[in-house]
Amino acid sequence: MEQNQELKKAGLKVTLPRIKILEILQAPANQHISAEDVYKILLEQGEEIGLATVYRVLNQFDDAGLLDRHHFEGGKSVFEMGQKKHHDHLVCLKCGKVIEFEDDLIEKRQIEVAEKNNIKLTHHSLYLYGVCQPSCEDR
Amino acid sequence: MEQNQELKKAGLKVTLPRIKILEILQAPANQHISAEDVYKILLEQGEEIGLATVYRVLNQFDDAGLLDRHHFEGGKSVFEMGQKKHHDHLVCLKCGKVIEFEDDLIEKRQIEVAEKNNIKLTHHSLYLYGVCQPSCEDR
DNA sequence: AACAATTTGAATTTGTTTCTCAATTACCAC
DNA sequence: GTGGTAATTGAGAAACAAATTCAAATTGTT
Repeated sequence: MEQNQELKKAGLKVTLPRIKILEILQAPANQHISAEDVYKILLEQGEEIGLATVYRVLNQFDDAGLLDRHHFEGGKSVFEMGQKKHHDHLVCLKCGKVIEFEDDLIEKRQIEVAEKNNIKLTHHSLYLYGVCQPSCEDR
Repeated sequence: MEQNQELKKAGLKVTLPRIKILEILQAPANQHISAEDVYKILLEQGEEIGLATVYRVLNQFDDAGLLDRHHFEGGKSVFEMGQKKHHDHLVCLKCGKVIEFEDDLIEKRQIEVAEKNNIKLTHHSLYLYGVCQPSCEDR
């Protein structure tokens, strides 16, 4: 059980809700998923797990550093497993597609800006919003 | 009446709530203010303007392009009169101080990233979070 | 198996923002 | 100015995401 180790390492007891939610978050199709969507998938799977538990577990995973939380424009928090290297996001406003990117130049520049203003940078949030070029453009 | 012109130009009727809210937003002390805070100031001024109206008017101003709306980490929307040139924000997580900055290099780079990913960029949000260097650091 | 501590589900609560609707008000034509 | 029409308002209710409460169930450990 791959999942059990992750949970234990995070100091969390291994329970069915946590395993199921972890599995859902790890599925490649479920990058960038909301709490509500996690809950819907659990329902589809026939699991009797309450929405409150989903929120609770996602917060615990966040506290434990297992995932990243994003606030895309227009609404709810979106979660993503945080194993990967730091990156930012491009979001299509029409189809909702999310593209990850990293740009060292932007990162470096941010640090310089913070220094110049006497702020010790802890983190940042950068979202680029637009419209998919061929697909969503004319719809 | 300076305000009246702005409202009319935006296609909005000139009403007391809108004038009062516009005045509040224009005060130098009230850069980066939340709807709730606007409402509180109105109460202090003895104006009988409902919270719903505050939210409505702020949305109308936003639609009209009179102001910018920000979503700083941890909660409510924050509004700022948008006469100025585009800029992004540094936020101190301890004292809540907000510093505006602009960086052409970052701006240019964002456009390039979007192009590379076939997205027509409409706008972006960039917030740098940290701690004020001498003042808030040790508290 | 038994125990203490943690976790859960359901319902309730919070906090922000939006909606509804009757009463009021602004603006245009006369 | 006066009147009519459409926009605007305030108050309360509703919507929505998210957090909290608490008794009952489950975990990991003796």
